[in-house]
Order: sequence, then structure tokens, then C-alpha cells
Amino acid sequence: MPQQHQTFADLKQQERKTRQRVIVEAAERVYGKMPFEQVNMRAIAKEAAISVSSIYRYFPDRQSLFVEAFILGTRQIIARVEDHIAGGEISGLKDFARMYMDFLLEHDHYFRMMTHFMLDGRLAGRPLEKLNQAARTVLDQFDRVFAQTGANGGNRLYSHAFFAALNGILISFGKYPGRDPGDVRRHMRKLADIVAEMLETPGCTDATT
Amino acid sequence: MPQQHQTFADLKQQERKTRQRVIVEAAERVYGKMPFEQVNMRAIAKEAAISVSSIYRYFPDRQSLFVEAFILGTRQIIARVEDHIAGGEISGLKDFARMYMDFLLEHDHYFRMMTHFMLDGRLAGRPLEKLNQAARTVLDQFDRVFAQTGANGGNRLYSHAFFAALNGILISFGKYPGRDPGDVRRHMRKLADIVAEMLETPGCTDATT
DNA sequence: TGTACATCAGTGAACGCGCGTTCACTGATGTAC
DNA sequence: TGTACATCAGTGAACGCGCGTTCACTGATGTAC
Repeated sequence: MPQQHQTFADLKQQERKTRQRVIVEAAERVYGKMPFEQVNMRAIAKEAAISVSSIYRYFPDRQSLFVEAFILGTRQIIARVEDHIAGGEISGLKDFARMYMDFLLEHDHYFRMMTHFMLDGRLAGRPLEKLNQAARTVLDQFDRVFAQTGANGGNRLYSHAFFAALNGILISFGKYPGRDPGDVRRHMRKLADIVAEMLETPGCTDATT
Repeated sequence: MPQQHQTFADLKQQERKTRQRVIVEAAERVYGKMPFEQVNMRAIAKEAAISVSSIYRYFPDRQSLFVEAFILGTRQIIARVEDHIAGGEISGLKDFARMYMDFLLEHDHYFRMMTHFMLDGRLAGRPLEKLNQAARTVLDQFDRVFAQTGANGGNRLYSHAFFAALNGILISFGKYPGRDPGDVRRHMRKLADIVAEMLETPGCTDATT
């Protein structure tokens, strides 16, 4: 597409996008600040320093805004992984697992959003599509890292299993009852190490079709 | 404790327990019938054929009833596993994994309850204790099965990893976008097989401390 | 340069609904004398 | 056998709150003539 003259209408559209972004970023901050289920439109409006009804000028409903905020999160995690890889800090699946888990533990709200979407079936239409695409991007990255460091680069099943196992560890033991956070974290790391180790050991990933 | 004469007061207490059970079972049925987030006191009351306010004669609040219903579920899954083991149908981790996953897929509501409790941090006090105990029972059973069939019977870490991985598979791919349920199920089984296989292969579970 | 009109961002207040929980009351059953 | 009282299961209606969403309006900016 050749560069056209920028019209006033174009400018307006652009400003609109900018305002949208401001709102999404505010939402994202709110999710980072308060428990996931407590986030509501009023809090987001306050954070964005506008009125609630203004949000509805830019997003048709809560879900849409919500999905955008989540997509912002997936971009962050992908960017961080790329950074670490570029910096040569990831030499195997263990490193990768640790990084992935640390990110989600630090940014609990992304983790909550992720599981929310995985478990909730109510999303549909355009927001759902957008979400699925974001999910695919993350899985693709798992695949890529896996191909570089793991034993079974060619087979998507193994990267899927890895992805699932790490999520499962976070979900199943993240709130381990009656243990202090440090212990919990160490425990989860050990579990992640076990899975990573198995997936990296050549003899262990050949048996299944 | 020696058998005492049964007093009228005892009988009353007993009837009370029975009525409690009726309510919990009604709740359980409701959870099986409608989407998890939509279950409310009114629906449970209707199912139990009593008024809402009557429920509050037997349970202090929603959470307590909720926890009881979930415990009913954990008992069921444990009973089923025992059955299958007694019937000689479980000869390895793969069988066990399949059974566990099938149960949770069939009884989606238990799965939802489980993840709900794993992710939600708001529970406290007596209900939380009860819940934790139920969770421990399930983990113990994993441990036991693992000791019988798996390679690393002595180490709880491996059964924990197994438990977490299976949960993770269910959560991460249960609503895999744009696939029909049959495909999804097959995919999840393959992933479970991979994990089970690795944990059963002796050389794969020795490397980590 | 001025006037009438259209567009649209922004807003505070209100709507409507769902839902957990409580209230004030009824009626049955058991107990004391 | 009868009467006064306590206990407690059960209930319909109402309370109170949170929250997503909509409404009716204001005010600024741009456009047409």
C-alpha cells in the first residue's frame, strides 16, 4: 500500500486507536493491582481517569476490553522469552521452564487471565478468535524453543505436553495449603525440572507414536 | 466408645445430618446440570425441594455447602479408582491416567470445582481445612497407585508431577479452539500417554534429585 | 466574518438484574406441671 | 387430660449490594454557505 496523504479523518481514527490503547493499558494495570475477580469497569475507568460510560465509546462490552488486556500480556511474555534467548540465557528446557514459571508467578494476573480463558466457555465471536490467535502464538513459541533445545523438535506433541505440564504445576500447587511461598516455589521448580529433564533425555521421548 | 442408649436428642441430631446430606446431594446434582458459575442458592433449593432460607438452617453460608458438594466428588473419584484397581483394570500409569482423565471429562463439574479451589484464594477457616484434607486424600491415592505401578514409588515428587501434568493437560487443551470434542479427547490422551510413558521408563526418572 | 448545523468525545445518574443472606412469622412437636 | 410454654423446621418476602450497561445531556470542534 503506497503512502497516501494523511487526511483529517485518518488522524481522527489514529487518535481513537491511541485512546483505546490508553484504556487497555489502564485495564492491564488494574488487573495487576487487585484480585482478578474483583476487577470491574468502575475500577478501570478510575485508573484511566475517565468515566465508565466513556469506556463504552471504545469497547462494545467488558469481554472485548478484557481480551485486549490479556493479549497485551501474551505479547509481554513472548517478548521476554525472546530477550532471554537472545541473551543466551536459555540453554535447555529447564531454563525455559523456570523462566516461564517465574514470569507467571510474578505476573499472577496473567496467569489468572490465562486459566480463566482456558476454563470459561462463554467467549464467542471476534473476541474468541483474537484470543485463540494469541494462544497459538504462545504455543508456537513453545514449539520453537523446543525445537532448539529439546530432543523431539519435530513433534508438536512434546511441546504441548510440556506446556500443559508447566501450567498444571502452577495450577495444582500454586496455592499449596499451609506452606510458605518460598517452599511452594521450590517445590514447583523441582516438579518442572523433572518434566524438563525427562523431555530432554533422548531415550525417554521415542517410545510413543 | 461403648454403645449408649439412643436418646431422642441423638435421633434429632441424626435426622439433622440426614437433611444436610439431602441438601448436599441436591447441590451436587445442580452442579452436574448447569454451568458452574451459574449455580446459585435458589437453584439448589429448588432441586432439594425446599426454600432458600431453609438451606441456611443447615449451612452457615454458600461456601460451606459448596465445599461439602466437592468432597462428595472426591469420594466418588477415589471410589472409582479403587474399583478399577480391584478389578485388575489398571496395569500401568497409562491406564490410570486414562481413567482419571475420563472421570473428570465425564464429570465436568468436579473438574470445575477442583480448578476453582486451586485458583481461588478466598477460602479460609474450617471449610478450607476440610477441602485440604480432601485434596490430600486424592494426592495420597495418586501416590499409592504410583508406588504400585510406577518406577519411582518412593518419591512423592514423581506422583505430584504426574498429578499436575494430567490436570494441566485437561485445563490447557480441554477447550482447544475449533476442534471437535473427539479430536480434543484423542489429543489429550496422547499427551497423557507421553507423560505416563516417561514416568514409567526406568532410565528417565533417575536423573533428578 | 458570521451563522446554522452536524459530529462526536465525554459524563453523572439511573436502570435492571442477579444473588447471597436475613427477617419476621407460622405451625408442628415435645415438655413441665 | 388439659394448659402454658419452649424449641425448632420451614417459609415468602424483602434487604442490600455489586456491577454491566444505557440514557439524556453538555460542550467542543469542524463544515457549509
